Amino acid sequence: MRTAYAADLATLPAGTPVTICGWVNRVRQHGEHLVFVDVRDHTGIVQCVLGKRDDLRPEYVVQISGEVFPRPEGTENPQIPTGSVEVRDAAVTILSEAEPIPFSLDDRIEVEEATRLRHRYLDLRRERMQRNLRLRAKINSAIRAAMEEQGFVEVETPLLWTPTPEGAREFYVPSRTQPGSFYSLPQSPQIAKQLLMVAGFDRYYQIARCLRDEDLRSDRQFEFTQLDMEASFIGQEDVHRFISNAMEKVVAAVFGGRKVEIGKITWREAMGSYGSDKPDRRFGHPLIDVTGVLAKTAVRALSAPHVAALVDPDPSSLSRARLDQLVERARALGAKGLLWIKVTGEGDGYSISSPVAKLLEPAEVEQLLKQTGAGDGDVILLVADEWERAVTTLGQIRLERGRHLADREELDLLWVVDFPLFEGLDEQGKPISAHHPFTMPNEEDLDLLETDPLSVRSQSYDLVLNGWELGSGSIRIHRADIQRRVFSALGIDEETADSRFGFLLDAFRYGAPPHGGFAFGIDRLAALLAGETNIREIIAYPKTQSGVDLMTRAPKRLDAATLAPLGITVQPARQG
RNA sequence: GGACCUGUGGUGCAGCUCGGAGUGCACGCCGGCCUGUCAAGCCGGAGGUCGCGGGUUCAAAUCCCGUCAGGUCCGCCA
Repeated sequence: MRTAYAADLATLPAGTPVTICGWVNRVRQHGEHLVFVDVRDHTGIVQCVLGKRDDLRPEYVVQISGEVFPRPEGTENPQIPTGSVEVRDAAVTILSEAEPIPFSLDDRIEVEEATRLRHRYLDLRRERMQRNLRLRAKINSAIRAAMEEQGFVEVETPLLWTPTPEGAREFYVPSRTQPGSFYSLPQSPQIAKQLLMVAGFDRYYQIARCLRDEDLRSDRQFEFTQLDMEASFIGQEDVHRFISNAMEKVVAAVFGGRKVEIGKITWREAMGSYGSDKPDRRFGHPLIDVTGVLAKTAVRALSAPHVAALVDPDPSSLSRARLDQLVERARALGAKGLLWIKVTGEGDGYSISSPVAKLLEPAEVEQLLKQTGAGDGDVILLVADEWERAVTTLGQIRLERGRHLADREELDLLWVVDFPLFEGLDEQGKPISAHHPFTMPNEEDLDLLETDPLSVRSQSYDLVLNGWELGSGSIRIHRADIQRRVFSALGIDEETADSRFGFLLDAFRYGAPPHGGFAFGIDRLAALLAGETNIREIIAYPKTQSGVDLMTRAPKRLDAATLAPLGITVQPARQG
């Protein structure tokens, strides 16, 4: 049926007979005797020349037979890879006709996303989507190769799993054989993979679908895909090595030999320098701790436990009105406010303007300039508050002020390590797990579990790429006594722990190896490597922000007769 | 649960501030012309519930209220 793909034709000798199959991309009709038909397959577009023919329309599926020849001198098209050749004396067989399509498939024409999603099968014909999904397939393949090479074995785990009430909201699936009972779809294969370690698989991986019933965002869908891995008898460094190797293979597959280096900073450094646990370092301008400089300041707004400073990344855009907006923005982000200091001139000749200029001692200003390195034309932004609030507020402002300056080609990969084990307290005053309750505390901090839980560091780590959290992992608790102490710190009593995770705790009684692992989001990775800012662009059939599939119109109502065997009745109010 | 942006022939947009006949542009579609084009060109034509509902007004795409849909973000995402 087919002897070549469009992209192959440029390399064939003149006169080679070929048969290609694909879609009519465009028809250029020059009267009775000359018609150009551009035929598209997934490899590209090739021009076919034929005589009288007026029944070909865009998106018809055709089979074309003819001979490949270089184009006549002066008619080459340097804009397409096959622009030096054409198929002559082409005989066309229409395999399938097509109605006019609802939107242009030309990548240069922006089409509203809802329209694209309604006819996703057409949208996926576009070169951009073909490129993106094929890139994603390459990433999957590189990941598999890297994991296999490192001795990992792929094991599938259930989609119909058991509810685990900790963590993200879950999807539930009604059971027909046990009416009134429900499975849950896994937020991640976390517990299943830990059990594989107990089972002695030593090194497990899976490209796993995970499901979380949380609100959707540009970087979040209900269902997403992770490289999920776990290994026994290893430490944090080993996990980092496994993942670095995989990442190197991925980047090599996508960009050729490009070098991958993954930096490493502690959570505390990330928060202190970037006000975020997923810093985007590409445009510099870290936050600077100037608490010491202002310890005795007369400026009351600056007397706080912590003062964070930022030299604005783009000061020429800071009009007076814009500065006022920044103050408002800081308040909206939860800080009490923001102070700015504008610097003019260098050396001894500098002067400053600021709402608090008169209250600042010259020595304080000098120290501020010295520590921040600010000079002529710079604007220093200051947020004073509790440490975490000060740095996260200014960190968010840093992003908003500087993100547009980041190099889009750069890949800034970063391990963030030494996360706290708990992140704050819930309404009952109990600590909340920062990662999940099976995360191993830092050995040095074990004794703080009972006395000062919030300062316990954990053996967990995130991988960050250009300010996006790609994934996270940890060394797990494999000892029952430590697990009991962590549950106790979390306020989970033995009975509750048993009813929720009994099967895991049981398993750990029969010889659990030390183990740990990692999982990273392939959707986000693929989007970043494809240069997309939205993961829907690398997913074949994504859902809208309200969780609807515009093509199938799912989710749909089911009638009472369908639901009855499941033991489910739907409230009438919810049916309207 | 909340904030903001968007909704106008099949597609993309302008028109909306400051109300006056569905007005305009580009693409696509249909017909005609055209022997080297390539986002072909030229001529002609068809195609509209201005998201939906209500209000104000002599008069609403335009102003007001509500609502629906799509997006971005906050909350949420162990």
